[in-house]
Order: sequence, then structure tokens, then C-alpha cells
Amino acid sequence: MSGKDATPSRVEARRAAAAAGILEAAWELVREQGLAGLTMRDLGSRSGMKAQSLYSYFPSKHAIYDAMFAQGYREFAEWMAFGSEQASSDGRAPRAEAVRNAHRYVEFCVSDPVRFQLLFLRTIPGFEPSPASYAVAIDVLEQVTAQLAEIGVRGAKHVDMWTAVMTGLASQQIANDLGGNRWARLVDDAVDMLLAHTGRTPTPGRTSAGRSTTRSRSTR
Amino acid sequence: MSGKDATPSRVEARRAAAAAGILEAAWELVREQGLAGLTMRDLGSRSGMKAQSLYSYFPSKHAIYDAMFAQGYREFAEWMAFGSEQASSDGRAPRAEAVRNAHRYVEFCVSDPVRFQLLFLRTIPGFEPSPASYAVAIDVLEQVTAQLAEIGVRGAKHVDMWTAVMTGLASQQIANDLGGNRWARLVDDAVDMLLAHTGRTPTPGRTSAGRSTTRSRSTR
DNA sequence: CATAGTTCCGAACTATGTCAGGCAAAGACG
DNA sequence: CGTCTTTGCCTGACATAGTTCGGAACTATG
Repeated sequence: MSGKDATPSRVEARRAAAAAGILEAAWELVREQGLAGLTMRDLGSRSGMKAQSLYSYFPSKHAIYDAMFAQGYREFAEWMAFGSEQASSDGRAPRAEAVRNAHRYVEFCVSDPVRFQLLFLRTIPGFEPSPASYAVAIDVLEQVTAQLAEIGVRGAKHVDMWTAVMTGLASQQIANDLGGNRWARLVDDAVDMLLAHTGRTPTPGRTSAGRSTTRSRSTR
Repeated sequence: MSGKDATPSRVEARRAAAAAGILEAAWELVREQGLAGLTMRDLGSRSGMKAQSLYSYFPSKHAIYDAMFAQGYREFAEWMAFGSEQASSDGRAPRAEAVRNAHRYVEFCVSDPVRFQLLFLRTIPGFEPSPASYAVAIDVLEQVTAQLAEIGVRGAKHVDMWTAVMTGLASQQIANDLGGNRWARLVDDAVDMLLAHTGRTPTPGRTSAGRSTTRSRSTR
């Protein structure tokens, strides 16, 4: 219990690199075997070690899912931020921007179904993101909300509708026509539909109205 | 295997009853423990026998999921058929009928998240419905498509859009606000949005479509 | 009761997540 | 250089999972 230094750089860097390698291997495996098909022994094997050794990097399998969850949301943020850099300024061509945004979202989901499942559907048996990872998710989602606001989608109800429609398209595409574009091709139509609806409907949520719903979670 | 005589009454009836009991227990367990939390030992215990004995009724755990899948779709058919009996005749109050239909659908999904996951999201590791069960699903979905047609939703694209939106609402509700109604309350809005869009967009996919759906206003 | 068929169980095999020690290489320090 | 501590990985083992096998107990029917 001696005072440790604040500069364990060497060791810590190696550790971080190893952990990153493990996560990378985990993504590979999960894409091959499905989200629930990940096994510690396979993962160890792919990472060049035994399953038990993984526990010096992650305290449990759930912790690995958790790290993947956070990483996935960071990728999401990066991905979504990419398309909105230039045309941001102000609503010049809102529809075009909305279409681009929507396509980017659906593309993100469809391009990696397993990641979609992990991030947007709660599907792993006992897994629930840790507060830290959940915070990352919240953060990213707020960023996306801001993007929607720039497009002209404002108010909780409209935002929720937007995400529901896009998630629905993605989820149907993934579940029922993986590799095709039966639902993906509807994105343009969906955007028009949503924009029309957004314009026609008065300001939705009463602003201060009950918006605290995000906190109900339990199950077990 | 079965499928020989048409009068194995006694034994087969008992068998069927036992199998039904097992399925019922499986639903219970799955609602308590989650879809992937089902274990043969628990299921056996709940059904009054040992895990190994289950294998005289179902050849594998996947077969149990498969039976649940088919059963779930039959429930779905029943559930959806219920609300559309009377007001069918002809498009008297299409919007009201559409709203009712949509609510029924979302209610079905939300009222049993595990079933929703099994039927509409492909989420179990190696599970894929057997051809027989898949046929049931197709059948039911066709019935629902017919219902949509009565409401005025015709053409592959419109139908796909409809299912995507409703599935999106349900899936968001289940994943992010279980027990609440943050997305469920948007159903009415969604229906209006979809109906408006349906009316505005020209006939989409092929489909015979004798009497055209509506007049196309323009757009596009 | 006898016989055939059906239902069930105990034991066991394999695969999984995870814990407890152990041992050797790497780093710190004289 | 030779220690001593830390770090990184491994072997062994346990509990629980799905599943198989062989035999016991039941049921149906003569």
C-alpha cells in the first residue's frame, strides 16, 4: 500500500492497448457468431490468451459488452457528426439535410446489425449498461437531438417520432431483409412524411410537461 | 414420429396436453427471466419433470422456441382479428379504424415484450423458425396486410412503411420506456401522418390493386 | 399376468462463465 | 549485476448450461 506514482504510463499504455485488442476481437467474433454467441474462451483464443486471462482486463463478460456499448455510441456520435459539418449553418436546404441525416442513421444501423442490436435494442439477457456507459449514450443522443433541431425537428414528441420511424425502418430492414433494401429505400419517403407531419402539427410537448420518462427501468 | 394413424387418441391427447403445459410454463419463465434466460432445468422443474424428460416432447430447446414462435403468431392473428370484425364492411370511418388497428398492434407488442422480441426481432443466438412455423408467420402477416388494405393502406411500400413505423414505436417503447407511454402515446399522430402520406403518394409497388388507391396530388 | 410402447430419471459428456493459486517475465532499486 | 515487487498469463477447478444414453417405471391392451 505504498503511494504509487501518477505516471505508470508504460504499463498502463500496454494494458490499454491489450484491452483495445480484446474489444476489437470481440467485435469480430460478435459479427461472426451473433451478439449472444460471444464466449470467453473464443475471445481469449482470438486475443492470444486463455479465457481466464481476460479477467485481468475486464471484470466480467458483461463488462466487455459494456465497453462495446460505450464504444459503439462513440462510433455513433462520430458517424452522425460527419455528415452535418458543412451544411449546418442554418436551414438552407432542410429537406436535403434531413434526408442525408436519415440515410446516415439508417446506414449506421444496417451496416452493423450486431452493433444496432447492442446499442438500440435491449436484448442481452442480464446486461444493462453501466452508469458511465449510459451517460455516453445520453450524451450522444443529445447531440443527435440537436442535429434534428437544426433540421427543424423540435419538441420531444417530434423527436421521438423521428427516432421511432428511423429505428423502425432499420429494425425491419435488419430483421426481415438483411442485405437487401426493402425498407432502406423508404427513407426518403419517410423523411418527407415526417417533415410534412412536423410542419402540420403544432408545437408538441408543452415544453415543461412531463418529460422525465427516461428514468423508468428495472426488470429483473 | 407421428403422422401415421388418425386415431391414436389417448396417448396423443395426453402428449399434446403435456406439450401445451410445457409451453405455458415456458412463457411464464421467459416472462420472468427474459427470452434467453430460459433453461431446460427450470422449465422441467416448472412442468413437474426433469429437464431430460422434456426431450420426449421437444427434440431441443430451439424446438421449444419454435413452438412458442408459432404460437405467438397465432395469438397475434387472433388479437388483430378481434378488433376488425364489426367495422369492417367498407371504409366508413377509415381513420378511426386505422387508429384502432394501430393501437391494437402496439398494444400487442408492448403487452408482452418478450413475445415481441421473439416474434419480431431476431434475437436468439442460433434460433431460426422452422419452415412450418415460418409459414404460420407469413400467413398471419398476410392477414394483417389484408386488414391494412381495408383501412386504405395498399401497395408494398405503404404496407412496409406502416409496419416499420408501428414496429418502431413499439420497439422504442419497449427498449427505452418500458411501462411508460412515451412512444405509445404517439400512435394517433403516427396514424394521421401515415394516412396523410398514403394519400399523397402515388401508387407505390406493383400489386394488382384493382381500384387505384387514391388520387395523387403531386409531389415528388 | 404378459407384452409392447411410452414416459421418466440418474449418470455422464461437453461447453460455458468465473474463481483461486501459481509461475515466470518485466520493472524498480540496491 | 542481484534482489524484490509487480504484472501477465496459465493450470485447475467449480457450478451451471444443453444434451445423450441406458434403464426403470408406468400405461395400454391382449
